Amino acid sequence: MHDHSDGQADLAFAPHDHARCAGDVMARAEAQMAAGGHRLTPVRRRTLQILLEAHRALGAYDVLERLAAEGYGNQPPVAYRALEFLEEQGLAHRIRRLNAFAACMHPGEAHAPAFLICRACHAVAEAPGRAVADALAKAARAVGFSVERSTVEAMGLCPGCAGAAPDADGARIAPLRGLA
Amino acid sequence: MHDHSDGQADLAFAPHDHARCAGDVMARAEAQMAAGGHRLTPVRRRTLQILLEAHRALGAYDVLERLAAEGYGNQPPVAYRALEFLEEQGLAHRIRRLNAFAACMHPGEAHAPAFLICRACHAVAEAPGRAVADALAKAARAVGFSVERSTVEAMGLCPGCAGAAPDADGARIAPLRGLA
DNA sequence: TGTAGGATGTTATATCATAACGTGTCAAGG
DNA sequence: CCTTGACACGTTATGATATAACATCCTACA
Repeated sequence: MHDHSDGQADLAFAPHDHARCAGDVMARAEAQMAAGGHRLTPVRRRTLQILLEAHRALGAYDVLERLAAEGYGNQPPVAYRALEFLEEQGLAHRIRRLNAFAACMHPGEAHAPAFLICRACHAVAEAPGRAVADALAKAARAVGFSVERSTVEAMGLCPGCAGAAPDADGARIAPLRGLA
Repeated sequence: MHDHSDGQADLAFAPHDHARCAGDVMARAEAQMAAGGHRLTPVRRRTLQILLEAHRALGAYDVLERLAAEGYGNQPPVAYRALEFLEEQGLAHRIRRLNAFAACMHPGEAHAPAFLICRACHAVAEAPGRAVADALAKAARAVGFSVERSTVEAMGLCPGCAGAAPDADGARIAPLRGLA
């Protein structure tokens, strides 16, 4: 359980050019750091790259394992600190349902993302969540609550798995890919 | 940290009659069990009561402690199983941000609740989340994803704390209560 | 009464996360 | 230069959350 290493769960349901999107994100991250007076240190940079390369949600210990294999520290705080930093900077997101982290695919653009998690193939997609965030803010305002940060995560079936697996729970090992 | 036992965090920001709302919920829970062919066994019933009495989010180990003190099993699975059952039946909700559980205040009514969590006093309120769920479903549908369950949680300041604590992070020990 | 399913209880362990402290690095100010 | 302060990194140790696996018991019902 809590298996973050099975399957090739993609961050987007549609196929696309990994190298390019990762490159874009890294470039924006570098720029954002320079602008904000923060430091994208080796560990932090590598952590972000790891998330981008995996291109799916990774547990902190998965990240740690990769960092350790490359000579960085091999104790949990190393990974947690880097991930926490990236999250604060809006360069990564925490997927609470999975106890995992994923690179943000749209850094810089202010956004309150909604995550779509496929229960069959474990893919995680970052959906535009502004409408959701707006609705949430409105509902909160109605009771006098002011929202600062929000977590929106949906469990369900991605387009690829919906066709083949109407099962009760994640029996598929499954392809993925299929949405246009 | 992970402190679920400090403060008097209420499930609703407005004051109300605990005993009555808890009674209502228990009654509806009983009815729902009878109707659905499920069993509200002693452990399950007591677990629900514990959540209702606490009237705030409790960690599984908090629940376990109370169960154990009353002669039920004192090992984690006892609490987790009861909580899992209650959640499946829509009688309780899991608050992922807090690694905690709270009794559902509106069992029976189909609802995809949104939770409002005050970072100052740790109160948790269950807000009507249909609009939010609708927006989420729509955003998901746009990419071919079908939502089965969703988690919507907002971090922020409740009305009571908003007035007194514009601080960066939960410095307050604070009253609560205040919204009309 | 016997048996099948499900609920409970237990042991043991897995998994996720952070507190606390020491060391190194680097840049600003003396 | 060289000190000092901030911050990142690394480590040890522990805490907190959660589940696997199996034994026991109860209950409904054939």
